[in-house]
Amino acid sequence: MPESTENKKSFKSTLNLPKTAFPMKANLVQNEPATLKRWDKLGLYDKLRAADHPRGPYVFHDGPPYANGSIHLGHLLNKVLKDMVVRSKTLAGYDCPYIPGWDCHGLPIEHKVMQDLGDAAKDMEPFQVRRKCKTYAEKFVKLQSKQMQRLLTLADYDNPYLTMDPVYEAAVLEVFADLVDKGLVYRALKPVHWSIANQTALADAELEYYDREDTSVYVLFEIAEPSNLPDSLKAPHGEPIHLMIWTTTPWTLPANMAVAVAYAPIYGLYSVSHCGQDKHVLLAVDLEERVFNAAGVTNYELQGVCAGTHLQETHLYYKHPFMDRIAPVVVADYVTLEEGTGMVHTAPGHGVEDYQTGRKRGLHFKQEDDGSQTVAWVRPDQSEPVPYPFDVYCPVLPDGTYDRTVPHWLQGVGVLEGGNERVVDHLKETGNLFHAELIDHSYPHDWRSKTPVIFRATEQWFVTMDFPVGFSFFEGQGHGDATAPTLRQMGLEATEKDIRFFPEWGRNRMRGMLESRPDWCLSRQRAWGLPIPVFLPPEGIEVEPLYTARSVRAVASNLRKHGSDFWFKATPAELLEGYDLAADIAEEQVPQWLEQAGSDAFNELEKSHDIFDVWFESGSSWNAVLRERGLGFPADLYLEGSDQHRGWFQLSLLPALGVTGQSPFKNVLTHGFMVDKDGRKMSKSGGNALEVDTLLKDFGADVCRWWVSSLNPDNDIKVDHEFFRLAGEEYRKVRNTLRYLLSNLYDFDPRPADQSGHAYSFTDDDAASLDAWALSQLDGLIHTTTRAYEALQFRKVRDALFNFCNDTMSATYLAATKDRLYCDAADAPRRRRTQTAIHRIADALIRLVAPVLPHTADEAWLALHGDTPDPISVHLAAFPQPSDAPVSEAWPGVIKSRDVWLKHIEDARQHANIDNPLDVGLRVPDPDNQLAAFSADDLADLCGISRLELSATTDQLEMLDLRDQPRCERSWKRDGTVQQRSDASNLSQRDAKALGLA
RNA sequence: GGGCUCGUAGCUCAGUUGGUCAGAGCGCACCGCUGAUAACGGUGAGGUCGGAGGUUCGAAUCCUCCCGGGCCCA
Repeated sequence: MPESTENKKSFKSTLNLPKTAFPMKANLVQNEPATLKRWDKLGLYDKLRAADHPRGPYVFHDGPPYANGSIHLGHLLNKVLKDMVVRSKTLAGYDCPYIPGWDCHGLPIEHKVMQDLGDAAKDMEPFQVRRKCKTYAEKFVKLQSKQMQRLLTLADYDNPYLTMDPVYEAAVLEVFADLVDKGLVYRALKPVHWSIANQTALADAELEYYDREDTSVYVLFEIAEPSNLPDSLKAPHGEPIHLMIWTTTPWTLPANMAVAVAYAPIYGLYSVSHCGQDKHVLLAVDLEERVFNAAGVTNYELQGVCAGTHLQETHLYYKHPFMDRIAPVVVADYVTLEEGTGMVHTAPGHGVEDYQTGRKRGLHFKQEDDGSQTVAWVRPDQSEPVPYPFDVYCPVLPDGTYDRTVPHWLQGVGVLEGGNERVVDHLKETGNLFHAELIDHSYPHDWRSKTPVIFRATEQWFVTMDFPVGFSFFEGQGHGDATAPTLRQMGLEATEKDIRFFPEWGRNRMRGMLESRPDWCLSRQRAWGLPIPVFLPPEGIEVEPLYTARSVRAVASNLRKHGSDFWFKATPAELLEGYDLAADIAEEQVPQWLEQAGSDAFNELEKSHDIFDVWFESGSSWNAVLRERGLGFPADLYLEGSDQHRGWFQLSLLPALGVTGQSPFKNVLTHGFMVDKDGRKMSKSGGNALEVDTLLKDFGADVCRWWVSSLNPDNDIKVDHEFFRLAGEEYRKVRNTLRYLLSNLYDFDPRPADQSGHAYSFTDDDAASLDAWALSQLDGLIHTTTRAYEALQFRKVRDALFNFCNDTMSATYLAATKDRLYCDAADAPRRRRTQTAIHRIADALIRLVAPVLPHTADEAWLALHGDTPDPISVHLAAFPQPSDAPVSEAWPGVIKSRDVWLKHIEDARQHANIDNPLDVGLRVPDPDNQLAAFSADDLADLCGISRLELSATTDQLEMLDLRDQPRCERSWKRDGTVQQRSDASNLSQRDAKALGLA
């Protein structure tokens, strides 16, 4: 063995080489579950609640994910962001509870349960189906809870909120009661998909689309007052003029209330020869060829044209072909020229768009003196409010037959069983049928009976956007302040003034949605949900149902005790136990008939079969969780994906404003959606979805969390397995920096000297030391990160942490100080000073990184402070304070110069063919003695070279080739003090001293 | 089709009110160290700032249009 190698070995044992039990390899997949167990055993969440919180409460409110399926990447992002908020607020000194919640009711679960039950469901009572749904929801709450905990989120998983809990349900009903009290709830007809076979409303998820053959018809509606037609149409005087509409559902014609036209396109008046008669018909010019070709009309002539909007402006009315009614032509923005005639038959009782046109234009009946009807409407140039409630006409009964409001030849006919034919035949007889043909089209069918469904207007419950809050109509009488702001106005005002949005454009989005949203339909005709606590009058009494604030609160209080299944099992009298009917009568809140019948008539009431829209339940969580549990209201922060501007945010804002006048949140933070690495939407069917479980198994939670912290969550987030691998490498860099810090503290006692420890006291004399510089950098890091945490800018936190570990520590400070840590005598003041700084840095870094890497931080905390540190977990600690150790103002200049020096050394070494930087010295010009305060050894160490000389006489950087100078066998430096020592080895002065040889 | 929004080096992102703003980190290439070693250090290459017009003495930054994504509606 060569001599030099022997020497190496012998001196290696004399060095203070780093040592630590904190492993380089994280082994997160095994170790994170152990950390979870440790936290659990410690009762960490409860300890946090019991701890001191110098800055008081910070109210964060978790939005409830749907209790269905495994968590996906969106949950990972959302929950990790939330956890970083909660942990950083906690370390910043706030009391920040995290109550996780789940949305448990609703169609997806009911749908799945019904599918699993199959035909068995037909014989089951609603509460039996509900029991199955509950079991199903519980299963997924449990599963998701476990998965979310595995992400190292620290929340009150023992006491989550579930929207199906009786207490939660009662609190939702109390919100409803308050809205009733404010006059914001009304009942009206609205078209829904209706299954004739099962006589029930269907949700979109319960529809299946099949092709079906139907008769499509071109129908002529005669203009009532041709003189009102725009002159440009050049309508012949004294002759009947017809609008031509097209529909694939002739059975809906009795409910026709208007014809909708497009705004700008050109309509033409044609004279045609049809069935041996000359006629004048109006339709869109672009569609003339297609329409006349279909009808086999070859002989037609354009007489004049006008724009769609002119037809509305001239207040055109037409005669219904078989109902005793005239109805208007209106403009609607969804009318296209892709098919039909450009004139759209509008039956608000039978179509969603038709319904909206009806609402927007305020279509309603006016009974004329002669018994005929006029469909009146609110013209754009009129300021009349839309009638309330909106009057939808729907002549179709639940069993799919026409009622008695239609002509006798249609009464009792099933709309899909003869309805179409009778209508078509009648049109033909009266000459109003221009053309009929069979078409194949995709048509919705009931998923269970496989029969075609219809749109049918049914009674639904709404929250009004446009009535003054606190103003109500009851039995024709207005009560309260008619000048109070509406819910829409309150929402817009809160959006403008009371809420901060992160990112700021959330405000625009919320504003736009509030401006345009229709009234909120609260009711669903399903089983798995919270019943709408309304009682319908006994059959035959055509009057108001019973729903007052008092009656709703009485039901709420009873459901609070028994759960919402009670609604399905109990009698109305039992449900209304405790209801003060007399008080309501005194305030004239109760329908006349009930006032006369009294409480003895309760059991004649019929319980409503409707349940609440699940959004109403989750939208009441500010009451059911924050106020119910005394957590504080309003919340400081709601944090969800940007889809929730329309969802949870808006639908929490509205009820809270209605009930309390306040927004339920002061700040709203939204994040974007996951897309694949090409920016495309993630989908299971697209095969580009990543499983959370896979990521956890491959990388561990802390790596996933590091990835989250590296994102700009405002925008779409590209995801790829590869990105997590890169995050893993960055994680290792941070971990290794921590490890190296820890490993140089193995012989360091952080207590001060007077407690027999090694801590160094910094004074002004140390201002030019490397350690003072490092501590000043740490102060900067503390400032940057705590402010970024405060502003919820986790990406900024990550950047600062990573640069500090990578650049400030690893490449600069630790590279420069390793020589003294290894080679100085263990107790040398210079080494102890550096260890003091390193200890402070390690401690601070662990605290600062804890919200992002909770497991790794806690692991390092134990490694730094021993097995029983105080506090026992870093998560019970506080963010560090700046040390404000004295530091030379010249340091930034030195660090800048260092780059220049390094570059010079690199170039010169290449030129001189020198491999090892320790074979190099540097002469630095310092004409004004700017650098005199700095130790030349510190400066040399900063460059990783053996020696640095300051020269007042040169003006150029000069690399010194030291290869011919003796090399210290212990430190490998050629620092100019190396000589043969008493043991025959070549050592520098410092190393000789460390070994007691000088 | 409408509302909101995004498009800067291979990747993730910074770029305040238009004028050293063309940057950082990762990755990559090359080199060094071998006493942080499945670690560590140094140097370097890479972009006509989605495209086209326009405003301006001057635009990644303002306006218009177009292309391509995303969320929410229709």
